Amino acid sequence: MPSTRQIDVEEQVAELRRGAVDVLVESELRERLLLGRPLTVKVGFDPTAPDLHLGHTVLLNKMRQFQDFGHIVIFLIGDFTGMIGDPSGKTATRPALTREQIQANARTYEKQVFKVLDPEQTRLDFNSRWMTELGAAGLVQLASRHTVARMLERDDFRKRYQQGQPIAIHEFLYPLAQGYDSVALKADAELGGTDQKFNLLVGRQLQESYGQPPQVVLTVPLLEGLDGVNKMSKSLGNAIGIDEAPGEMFGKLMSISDELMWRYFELLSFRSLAEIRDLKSRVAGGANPRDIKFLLAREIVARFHDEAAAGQAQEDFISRHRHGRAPDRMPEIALNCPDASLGIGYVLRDCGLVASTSEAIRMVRQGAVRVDGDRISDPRLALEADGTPKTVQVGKRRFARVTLNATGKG
RNA sequence: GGAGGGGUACCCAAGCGGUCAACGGGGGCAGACUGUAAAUCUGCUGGCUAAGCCUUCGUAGGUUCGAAUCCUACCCCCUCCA
Repeated sequence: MPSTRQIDVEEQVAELRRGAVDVLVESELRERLLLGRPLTVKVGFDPTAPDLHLGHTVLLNKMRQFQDFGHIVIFLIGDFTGMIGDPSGKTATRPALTREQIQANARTYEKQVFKVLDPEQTRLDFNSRWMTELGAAGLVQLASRHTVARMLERDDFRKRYQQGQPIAIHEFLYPLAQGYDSVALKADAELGGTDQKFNLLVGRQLQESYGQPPQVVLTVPLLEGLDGVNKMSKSLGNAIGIDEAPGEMFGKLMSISDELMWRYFELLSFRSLAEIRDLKSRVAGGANPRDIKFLLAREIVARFHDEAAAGQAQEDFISRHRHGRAPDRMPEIALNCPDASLGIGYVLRDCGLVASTSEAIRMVRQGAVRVDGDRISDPRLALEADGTPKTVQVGKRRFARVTLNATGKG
């Protein structure tokens, strides 16, 4: 008869496997779980970019899952490895951040990350703690435990080597240092994106070399951005930041394609796979995909804000789009103008709806500008400074409520 | 140490004395269409109280009536040989 603990373990394995790309090695994961103690789960983060978006939360969700099963997650800030920069072929060593900068970034992480993680079961750590102690001699020691041939197994190293592209020596230190982190922490498992697979495996190898049982490696997929093609990334402009306003977040989620919606359900939603299957069959049966997308957007916004904000965001969205109306809440702006009226170009620019008067004029010419719901076509139009609020709109999304006050000339 | 290639707008990439605010592509924005989308088609994509003017082609000078295009110096990136 299986003990209750064994049943427990099977459940855990099934849940932890969900959404993962690789679990190396699953049988080892099972064995560790059978030990019945909380596992030490290590996840590394870059010290320079504490600006998280939904793509990062795929990993955070997985971390949270471990926590829900009672395991300890080490949120490791790679302040030492950050100096190297994960090799991409174009990296040079990066200047070390100051202690203050690192602390500030760590605080930003904490603020964002605990929307998903359980602070009680999260340990924040920095790998400079042991890496600086290692010293030059220790580094040589460390480097002696790995071979060039194995380094060249890494995809980008191999390609660059074959193509005669330069590979700087220090780039080899990144996987080594990251792997040594696992040794220092005696990690039971390390999680990361699929792009981290090689580095995570180096950790296994190094741990064995240092006489430790090798960590279980679990990788999660990289989330596609709003374009559905590239990975989500702030610099590509296809990301949803986790501290974005509810309305922004909701709107962006609603703008993804129907196909991408299912990917987001899979990786971001906490709904069960069975529920998601059911939603799919409803769409196949003729349900409006938009309504299903509402469920997704609502769940995500509620996670990073709250249920009320999510509901409000949805209502705003519906009233704005379905009824073609302006949202209930929009920026209220008062402008002072010396004359009795102000040209539309200046109004748009001063409201921040466009970046320049030139752009404002372009927008008007393209028929993108409405004042109190009426489309205007003359870039020379001036609005009366009559002290009454007017709703100004550029395109479908940019709104402002503007009041023009004539200040006179004294 | 030697040889060569290159730095152009958000990105890639043409241009190589005027017709260049700078071809083309990507991205972005807008319009049409829609389900809010996606796909598609079309347009826009330096700034300016604008039929004109002002700043942009690594940086600083120079030649010229006129330069992104020619010259000089400097900075930076890349490749090959050693």
